[in-house]
Amino acid sequence: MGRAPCCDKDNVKKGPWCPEEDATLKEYLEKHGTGGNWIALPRKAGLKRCGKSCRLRWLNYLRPGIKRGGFTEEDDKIICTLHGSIGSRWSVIASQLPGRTDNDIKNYWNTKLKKTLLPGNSSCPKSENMSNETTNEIRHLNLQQFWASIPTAETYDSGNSACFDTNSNALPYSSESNVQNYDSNGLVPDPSLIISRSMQVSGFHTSGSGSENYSKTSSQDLSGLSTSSTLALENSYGLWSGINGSVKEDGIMHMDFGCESHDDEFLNGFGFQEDTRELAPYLGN
DNA sequence: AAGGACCGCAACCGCCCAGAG
DNA sequence: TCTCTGGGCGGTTGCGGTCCT
Repeated sequence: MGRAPCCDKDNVKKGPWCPEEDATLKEYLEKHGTGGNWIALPRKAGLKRCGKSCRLRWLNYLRPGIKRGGFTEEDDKIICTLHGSIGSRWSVIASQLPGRTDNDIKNYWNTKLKKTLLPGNSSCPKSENMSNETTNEIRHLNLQQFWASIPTAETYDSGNSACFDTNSNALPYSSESNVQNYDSNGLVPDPSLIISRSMQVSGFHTSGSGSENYSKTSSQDLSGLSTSSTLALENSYGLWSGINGSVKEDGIMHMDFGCESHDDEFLNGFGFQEDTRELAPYLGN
C-alpha cells in the first residue's frame, strides 16, 4: 500500500504561480505564519495549491532576503569547493550562501558550474582574483554550522547532538552582514526562539582546546566547544576524501581541496583554527 | 524571417526521516 | 514498537526565452 498523497491532486492547481496567488500566499504567511502545517495552509489561505508547492514557492521565491541570479566568482568557488567535498547536499551548501536557495544553487550547478568542471575545463574559479574582503568573508563561514549540518551517523556525541538543530537556518553566521533572522520557513521567528536556538548551539559543548580562536558573537558563543566538534571533524574526514590536509606549526589545518589554484588564504577559510592534533592519525602525522 | 537547438529556471515528484500518537 | 503524517531534500521535468543556422 502506497502512502496517501499529501493533497487531493485532482483539485489542486499545478504549474506556474500567478501574481495573485503569490500575493495571497505572501499575505497569509506574513499575517499568520505557517501555523506549523504546510499541508493545511493552502486551504486556510484560500489557495488551490498543494501544501508542498506553497512551501517551495515561499522558500524559493517569495521569502524575504532571497538573492536571485548574479552569482559571483566567489560564490562559484564556494559552491565548487563544497560540492567537491560533500557532493550534492544543496541545502548544506545553500546554508553557506546567505540569501541563496538550495534550488537556485542546484540549478546553477546543473546549468553552469557542472559544465566548467568537465574534463578539460578548469575546475574551481581562480582564487587569485578574489578580493581580501571576499577572502575574509569565506574565512568567516560558520564551520560549526557547516560540519554540524552534515549528518554522519556516528559523528555526534549522542549526549549532545540532539540539541543541535541541523536544519535551522536560524543558526547564526559569524559575519554580521550575513545574519538572517529567518527560521527554516523563512519567517521571522520569535526573538526568544533565536535566543533559544543560540543557546542550543552553545550547548553543543565540547572540550577541545584552542576554541578561543573562534570569533564570538552574541549569538555564537562557542566557548564550550568540546570533543564533539572534534569527533565531527574526525568522522567527517571520510566525507572529505580527496582532500589532503596537513597541520603546520601555527596549529592551523591547511587543506588541499583539489582545486586548481591553491590559495592558502582561501583554503584557510575552511581551515580549522583549532587544535587539530587529534586528527593526526588521519593525516599521517 | 523561420524553425530547430539549446539553455535557464520554476516547479513537481517521490523518497527519506523524524516526530506524534 | 509500530504506523501514520508532514517536512525536507535531491533529482527530474517541462516550458519559455534566446541563440544559431
